[in-house]
Amino acid sequence: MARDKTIERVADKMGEECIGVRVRLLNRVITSLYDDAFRPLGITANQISILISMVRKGFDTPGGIGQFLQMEKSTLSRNLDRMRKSGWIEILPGEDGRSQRLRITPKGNKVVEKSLPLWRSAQNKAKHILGERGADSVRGAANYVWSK
Amino acid sequence: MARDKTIERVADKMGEECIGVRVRLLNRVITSLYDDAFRPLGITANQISILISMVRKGFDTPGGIGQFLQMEKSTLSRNLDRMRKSGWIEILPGEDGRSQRLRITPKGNKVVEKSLPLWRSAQNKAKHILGERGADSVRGAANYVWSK
DNA sequence: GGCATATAGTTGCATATACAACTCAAAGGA
DNA sequence: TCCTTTGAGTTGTATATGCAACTATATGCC
Repeated sequence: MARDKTIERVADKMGEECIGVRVRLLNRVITSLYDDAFRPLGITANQISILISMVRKGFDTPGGIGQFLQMEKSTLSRNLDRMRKSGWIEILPGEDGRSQRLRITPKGNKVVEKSLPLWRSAQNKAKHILGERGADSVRGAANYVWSK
Repeated sequence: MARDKTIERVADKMGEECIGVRVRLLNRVITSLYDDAFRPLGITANQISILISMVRKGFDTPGGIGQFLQMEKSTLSRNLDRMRKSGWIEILPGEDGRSQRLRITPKGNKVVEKSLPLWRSAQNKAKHILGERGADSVRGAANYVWSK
């Protein structure tokens, strides 16, 4: 009887198929493109995403943003706090004593506007790395999540 | 003349197309499935990925793993250190005075073997969330990166 | 040999992420 | 009214991530 190769079989199975390792790989590779692009503005890709979702979807509470971006409330809480410190947003008292109302500042507006050409550059690099098909695939998968 | 709507146009453009925000969304949603699944074993999805790549690809240096997983050397350095502290791997002196040689411990072997059924469960959930097409898309995009 | 450069990994710092446990406020029920 | 539950956000702790600057070793050139 040959020696135990359980570990190799397990590793092959998981290595060949695992979706998780692949989304993390894509996250590292792709996010760094956008972070690099936005660095001259002193803002991160993630923070731009939050501003964009506020403008585009009209979210003015952490709850709305968190649900849309599927971001855990404590994660978002700290992200928003950093954005407030950077001056992109204001955090005001909300309708009741628990909630908050978020508002983009003029400075936040300006950084979004300035980000567009940098975004285009990163977006083109992302398409180049993924191929048009790969890029469509990622959009398709994400839109599938959002459609639920 | 209507008021300035530059910000809305920018937000629409980026919000509708941006690949970066979508890979981060997928990363949050999908990675949490695997982390949840592996939690009873006291190991993270990321750490399992590193063990798997060591077994499957035969990597025994940080450099090899980092190149394959496209992980920055300092990120990997700390990940490996946590894995060493958890007892999954040993970090031994390498061929020359700079490099290291990594070795999976028996405990590391065991955790990989035990992870398979938990992985299957998470993998099924991921397929369910993404749909078969979305799952194939993610694999396709990642494999495209690896093929370069 | 000696100096410049390249390679491998570490450390300081900062952002991003999430679970668990917490505070505080609102809502609902008996 | 009081008490429990729910809702919104914060805080403690830990992992994951990467840039910049660093140490230490190896290599190449002269």
